[in-house]
Amino acid sequence: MNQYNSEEEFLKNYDSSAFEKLSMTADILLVSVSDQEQSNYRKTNKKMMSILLVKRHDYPYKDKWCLPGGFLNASNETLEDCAKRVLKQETNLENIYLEQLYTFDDIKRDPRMRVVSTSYIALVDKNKLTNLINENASWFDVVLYEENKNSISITLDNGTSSITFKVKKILREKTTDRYSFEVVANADIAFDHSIVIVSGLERLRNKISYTDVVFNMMPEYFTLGELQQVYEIILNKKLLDPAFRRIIADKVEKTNKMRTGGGHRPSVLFRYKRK
Amino acid sequence: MNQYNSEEEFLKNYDSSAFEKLSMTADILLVSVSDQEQSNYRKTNKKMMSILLVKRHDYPYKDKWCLPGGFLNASNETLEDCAKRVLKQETNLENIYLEQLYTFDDIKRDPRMRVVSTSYIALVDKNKLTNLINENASWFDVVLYEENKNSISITLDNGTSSITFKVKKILREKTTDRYSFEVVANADIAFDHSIVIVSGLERLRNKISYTDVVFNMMPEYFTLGELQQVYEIILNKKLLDPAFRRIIADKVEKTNKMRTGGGHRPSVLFRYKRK
DNA sequence: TGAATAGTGTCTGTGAGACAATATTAT
DNA sequence: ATAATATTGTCTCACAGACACTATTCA
Repeated sequence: MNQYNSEEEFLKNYDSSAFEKLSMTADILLVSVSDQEQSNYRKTNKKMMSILLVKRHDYPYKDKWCLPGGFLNASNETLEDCAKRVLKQETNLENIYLEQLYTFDDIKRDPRMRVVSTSYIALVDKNKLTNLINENASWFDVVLYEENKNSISITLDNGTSSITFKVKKILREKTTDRYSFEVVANADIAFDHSIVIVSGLERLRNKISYTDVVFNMMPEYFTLGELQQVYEIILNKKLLDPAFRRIIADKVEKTNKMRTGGGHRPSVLFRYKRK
Repeated sequence: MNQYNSEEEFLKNYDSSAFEKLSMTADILLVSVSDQEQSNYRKTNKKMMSILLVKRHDYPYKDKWCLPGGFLNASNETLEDCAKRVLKQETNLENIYLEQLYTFDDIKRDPRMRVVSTSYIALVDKNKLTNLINENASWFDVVLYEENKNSISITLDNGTSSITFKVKKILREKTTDRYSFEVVANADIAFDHSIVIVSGLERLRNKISYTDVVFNMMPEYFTLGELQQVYEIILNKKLLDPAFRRIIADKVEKTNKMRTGGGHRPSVLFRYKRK
């Protein structure tokens, strides 16, 4: 058993070097929704989902794109602290929505050494962004295409370069619908970050229906049309106006502000209503 | 930038000691459903949810109960491998349902040193259990009581001792319904494992409605009454028979076997049907 | 005026909740 | 016969899907 008589005594004599240690990182999938200007003055701006990627300038994966992330400062930082620090550093953003996604730990996911990565998803209203971003970082518009129920192809575009990768859903259990992703084609994303991106977007798509996370990507005042567009982009499908309005009716409150100037009927500005 | 000309060259010269390292563990919430014998021969056995706990015989948290878990072998093991190894070691079980739950990483969660723990939930049909279990391990029946929407009290009983602890849901964001748990009262559970238990049971309760995970806790043949009981225990509420049967109708298939001998109408044995 | 979006009314079908009724056994 | 559970029928109500209709603006 144990030769010590109290926890204190035990701790004083504890030798932590007995266990093999490893490094951890926090990686962040920062998601936002951006406007695409329209030529026709009457048309509303199309919205696109976009994520932040950083170009690597060092080995490993030199010149590939990866999610913003950084090593955990093990002595005085939680993984969430670490994610916040990285986010602040790359985007100058603070106080944004951050949620733990999944811990990725393939033994060879980092060729340097064993690194376990806990990924976070962060949501932000793009209007809150200043220009103060790491020069190696860049927003990529996301186009998600489901070839079939199990095969997803994602194209990322930052205006300069376009990246496409493809993953497959793999059933992992006989007895249930638990699955994981497998990369089928990927030339430009570093590490296992293509999987992180797909998992994160899928998680977001699920959560949007039973939580209020969307409002983290909205400005304070928005029209129901804008809100609906954000839902449509994340769910990757059209919604019917009346049905949508019924569903979100008790999550928003009408204000006396209006959005005018669109060459068509003005729309009422709403605001998120907590329950 | 970088003085190397290829990834290979870089890796050969890489010094991994530049980063602070830490230890990781995998902890497992093993959940099952057990029968409680009834005195009246006509009555069906009541079912209870139960989880496996291990009594600690060393510091820290000497004599407290904790989830089965173990340190990650960083050089050649994934966290899931580690969870499987621990499970095999404690229960002699293999090939059971295992799913990553959450990564807990409070800086002081382990008083010895910084230890980040990734928790897994495992589901098993209790009939598959042999007696080959670590002598310090014990099954505890779970009684979950929701005082109100944000306050949950859990009582665990293994026939010999009874443990109760209480946690509160804490809203973490203004803008959304993201929350975490905070321990209000706990005298007998080691580490942050009380939080792991609550999170795990909550996750199970959510997943049971939109996945087929239940069938991992069922034997091959079961009656719809038994299946319904398992749902009721996990959801912690009564369900209406006809509604339940409608919902699971396309997940199960009738067999020509019957369960008889209960002093009442026999019931048809069903089997899980994959789609 | 007409192109474009904003916003509402309403019909229909599906499916959950509720309760009642019938079926079948071991003692 | 009776207690107990198994199984099915059916009514109602809420709500999502679908489509049509009205409202309002600005070049």
